[in-house]
Amino acid sequence: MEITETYARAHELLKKAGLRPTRQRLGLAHLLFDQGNRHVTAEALHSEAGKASLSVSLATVYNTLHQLTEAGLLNQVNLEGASTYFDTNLEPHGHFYFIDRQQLMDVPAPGIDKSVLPAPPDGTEISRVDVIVTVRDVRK
Amino acid sequence: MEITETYARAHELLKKAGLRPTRQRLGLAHLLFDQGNRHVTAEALHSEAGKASLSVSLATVYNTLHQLTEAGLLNQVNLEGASTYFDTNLEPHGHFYFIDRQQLMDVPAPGIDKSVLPAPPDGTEISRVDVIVTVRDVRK
DNA sequence: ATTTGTGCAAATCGTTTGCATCTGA
DNA sequence: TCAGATGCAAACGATTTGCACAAAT
Repeated sequence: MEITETYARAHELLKKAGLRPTRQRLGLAHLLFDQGNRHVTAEALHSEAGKASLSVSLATVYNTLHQLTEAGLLNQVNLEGASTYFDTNLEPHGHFYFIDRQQLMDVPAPGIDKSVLPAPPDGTEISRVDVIVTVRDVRK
Repeated sequence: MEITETYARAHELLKKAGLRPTRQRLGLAHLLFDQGNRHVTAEALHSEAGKASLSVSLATVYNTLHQLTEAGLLNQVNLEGASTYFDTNLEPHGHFYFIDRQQLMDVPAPGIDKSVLPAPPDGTEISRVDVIVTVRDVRK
């Protein structure tokens, strides 16, 4: 079959990451990268894969998400209580976290970057900066 | 017994929080608030309590930390991989997270407050802002 | 006396791992 | 061929919960 076209982008990204383009990884990369910026949990992606008739185990979803993260194709976002999200947006940015809906939204210009931050102690360097603005529904 | 003096501050804080000054809570509050700003995990506090001959179960440590957090006496800090930290510093501030040592350090004046941040969508309000600067040892 | 807190152990949840089996280059 | 990938189920670690007992008002 000519899945070639549909998965071209996914295939290329996997290649760039040095990961074998297996059926599972192609499918997952397609779900992740062929529909604009996304915030997904492993659970959510796994269930999406199921709906798309892609047979993958949850363990493999976790593996793949981590491999893509390590390859710099995803960002990991850690939240209180909720499970870990993976973000396809690679630009430096922050997040609104809607705690009532457990949903994430990018904050384009969080006004916080290395320039506002004190230098870290000698012998260390900044690895990443996470800005999470937790937001809740206004209670009347 | 005259634990009164030693625990005066802890007692007062618990009262303010509307929590019964039980032996466990007094002891934990004492450990938390009577030695300057601290960053502790539930595990760490539990083991500290043990060393201080305060008999408390881990479950009670968790309960107490959450109650104090709810009362606004502690801030919760969520980190990737590691367990949750509780911070006695109530001023708005960020954190350096030394990932190699799993240690936290306050980032004093990062110029981070609601004023730099975009307003959240209508019907929602900012509940908290977390700035975590992950720092790693420089590898040569 | 009543309410609230505590300890324990079992349960839960997200995530990881071990290992036998498959699959892509 | 055969290193690398996958699936399953069991293991995990942090946290929570249910419930009988104990302590504070």
